[in-house]
Amino acid sequence: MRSQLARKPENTYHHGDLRDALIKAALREAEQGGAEAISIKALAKQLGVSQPAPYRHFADREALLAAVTAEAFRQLSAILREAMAGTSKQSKLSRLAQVTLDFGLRRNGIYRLMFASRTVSCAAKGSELHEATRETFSLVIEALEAPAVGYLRERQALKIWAALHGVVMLAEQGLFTGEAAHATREELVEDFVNETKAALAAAIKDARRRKKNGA
Amino acid sequence: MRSQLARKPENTYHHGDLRDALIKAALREAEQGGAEAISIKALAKQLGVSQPAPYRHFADREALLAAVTAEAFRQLSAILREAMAGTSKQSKLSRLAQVTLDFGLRRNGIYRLMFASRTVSCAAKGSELHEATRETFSLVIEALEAPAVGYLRERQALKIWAALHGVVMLAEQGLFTGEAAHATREELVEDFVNETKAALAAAIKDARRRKKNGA
DNA sequence: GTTATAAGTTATATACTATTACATTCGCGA
DNA sequence: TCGCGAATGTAATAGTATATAACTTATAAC
Repeated sequence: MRSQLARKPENTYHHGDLRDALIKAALREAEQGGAEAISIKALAKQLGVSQPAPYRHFADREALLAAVTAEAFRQLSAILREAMAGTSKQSKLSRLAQVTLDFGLRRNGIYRLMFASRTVSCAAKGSELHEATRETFSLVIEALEAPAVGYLRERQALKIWAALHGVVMLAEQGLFTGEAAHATREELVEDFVNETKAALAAAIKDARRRKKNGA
Repeated sequence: MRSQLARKPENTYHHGDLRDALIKAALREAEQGGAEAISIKALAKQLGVSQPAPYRHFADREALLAAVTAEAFRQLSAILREAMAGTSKQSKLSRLAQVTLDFGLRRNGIYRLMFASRTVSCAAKGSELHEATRETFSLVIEALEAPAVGYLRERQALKIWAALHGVVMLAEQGLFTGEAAHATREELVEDFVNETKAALAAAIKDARRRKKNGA
């Protein structure tokens, strides 16, 4: 098993770990240009193998994109986990939100691959990609640091997750740099975080009170 | 000026209104498959002209996409304006939110063209596309039905707009059909609408009180 | 009417996806 | 350790897309 980004050594027939090298190289390509920037031909050339070689590892371009997207979700999960791990003055949710925003803007091409392409919605239940997305979402629920009361957590997790992605989209679109944008992305994200905490606390309190009265 | 979707009549040399026909046909193609489904060659064939003919009207594929996206924004603006026009039990903001969600899901390919591609962020200030996006956003501000107090409206408009797009993204990704999704898209959107109304009212009240005290 | 220009045509260069048939290497069991 | 099958790579090629160049036809301005 050789280094994953390396070209095939000259005078050899086998690359060593072409599948992984393709995914890593494709991720690098997509960083700026998104899915469109991923070209099987170009990747093969980069890695020093023939053009059809990648097809030994991926049925077609879509399959490569799915694998790349799954890897991107795993990377995001790892980053989120790390950000949420240590202790900090900020809440876990706040840290998750900031990291997500940063990821969405700095690695926007990859971000679009993950949230704005049809790749994910086409992923079969149980597929590598599907599992990777569920894993990431479970971290959002974890970040709420709230007990499981019905599905209140899931609902608030969906809401903050949606809000975050919306901010990334509009930021990328340039709506925050215009003359009418007297609110920063970070301010909006913090607004959403605080509203989420308040809504969750209120909902849980309410649910418990109702349960008590019903008993 | 002929019908915009028609093929070129046989035995004629000029199409009549190829530019507009290209945009309309491209919109139809993008409805399902997004930008990837737009092929200049295929469009030319559909409209009965030669493959290079479209290049008389658009410098390259990107230019066509920009024009198509601008048209999509104008269509969304028209739909929003209509929805907000009449009287209804529901607030303007609520109607805008529902229409946006519906548009984002039913015409998802076009929606991705508008909000999830790099086309918009590459649009120059003052370009047709840039103006079309600003026009749409101004409708969001209008939907708040609130007086202009500083930039409070703009901030809340950005927030609800972001939240709406996030819901569309996650819905398209299948996060609402999973087992953990015991909240519907519509419920979440209504949540966001209500939070926006409350936040805006509170912010305006607060701003006026502070101004009064300061005077 | 003549003529400049807009708008279309054919032919062609280049790039990417994907398949088929063939070649090389690796690893495992006899 | 030899041999053989599976895995992995190559060469050749078909098909489709973007885009440009050189040429043709219609339109409209004068």
